[in-house]
Amino acid sequence: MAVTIPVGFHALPVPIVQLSLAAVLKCGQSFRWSIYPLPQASIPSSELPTHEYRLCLRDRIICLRQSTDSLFYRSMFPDQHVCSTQATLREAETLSWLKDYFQLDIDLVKLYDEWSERDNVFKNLRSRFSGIRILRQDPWENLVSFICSSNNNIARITKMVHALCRHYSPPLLSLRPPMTEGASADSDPITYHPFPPPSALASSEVAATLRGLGFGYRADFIQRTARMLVDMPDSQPITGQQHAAERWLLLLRNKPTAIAREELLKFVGVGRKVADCILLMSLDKKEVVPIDTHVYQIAVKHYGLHVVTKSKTKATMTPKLYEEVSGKLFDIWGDYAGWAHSVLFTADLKSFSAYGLPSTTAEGDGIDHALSTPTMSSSSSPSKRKRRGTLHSPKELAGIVVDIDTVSHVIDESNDETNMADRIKRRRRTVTKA
DNA sequence: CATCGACCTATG
DNA sequence: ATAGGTCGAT
Repeated sequence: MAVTIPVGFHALPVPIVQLSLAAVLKCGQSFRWSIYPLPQASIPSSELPTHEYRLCLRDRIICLRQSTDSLFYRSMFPDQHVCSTQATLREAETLSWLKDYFQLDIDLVKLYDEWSERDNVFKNLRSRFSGIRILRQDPWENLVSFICSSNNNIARITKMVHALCRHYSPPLLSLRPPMTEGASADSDPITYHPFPPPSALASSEVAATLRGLGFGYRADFIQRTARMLVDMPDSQPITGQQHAAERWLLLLRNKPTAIAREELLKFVGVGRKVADCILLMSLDKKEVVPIDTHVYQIAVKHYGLHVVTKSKTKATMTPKLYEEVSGKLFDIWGDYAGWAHSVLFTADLKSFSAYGLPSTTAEGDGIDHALSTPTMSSSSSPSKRKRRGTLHSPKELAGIVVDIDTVSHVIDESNDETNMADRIKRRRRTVTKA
């Protein structure tokens, strides 16, 4: 059958199982994409895009649509009428940005296969939550966005980030939203702003302004972090480059995970969880599994992790507990554990059904609905991972109790140190043996 | 070191 | 009380 390309768009062959825009752009990785519903044909067809997604990226607006097997893209500029060679160059830039941002060289289906083999919990979810991958974001935007994320929800983080851009970076251009079916009066144009550079947020009065914009206590963190970055010796403005401070963050991509994390933790408002999000989402540390209350709940519910705490009410996320939960999930999922984590996290987002995704029926939360009876993985593939601990009886391990009758993923009790290098070595051994 | 209270604000 | 926590003081 004929493939229809929306007017003005280019087509890139990307199966929806490799990338689901509807899931990825709204699951709390980037908070800056705008989403517009498209008019639907009288005969509904799954082949036709249902939404358009837009992002203001420095000098241009990226517009995306998606069908089952194609990604459609176009870019809009303030000066739309330029010579054809210039236009061609711009399209090439946009295309290469897309490949980088969505990391299209990574075969997500292959990863889903590997995770399914390692983990039955994942296996039972994969069909409902396909196409969920980690974006390769800009580190500076990622840093600021996730400083906003503490004690916060996606809806409000999104509002805050948009307010930040509106207030601290000049408008690039205004566009009408995609044509709506009513064809009645066109909607008002929307003004798009790029993400502001560190220098725009570094002065001390910014904190008060951000508070006024509803940032709460995060306002000071953002301003002080921007200040720190601008003041770094290595990030003094270079001629012609206004945002040289951002380069410093980008350099962390070349450093080992532990070093990069150490650097990130120096910024105010950046604790372990936020640092790990940045490592995973913009610094290429694909193995990092950030642990928030949400992911922790998933680990407890579906991976049989129990914690013994003195306070009867709730387990506080101590550094030790964080390490163990994160490490355990890494052991389950392997080198791309951070990517796997995002699938589970997205699957469990309650707000998901509100975005019209074909995920769950009614408002059942994703994972619970898909997995009323958790089944553990290595029961089906015991050779993949070595069991530790005594069978047939619950065992207490450094504050964590794992019931071995129902759980196959056991925390290593051999030492207190659970660094990634050790885990990788250990995994190499077990893999080469098998 | 683990633990605790404070911190902004908007929802259930 | 909780939302994808972090900071500073015991």
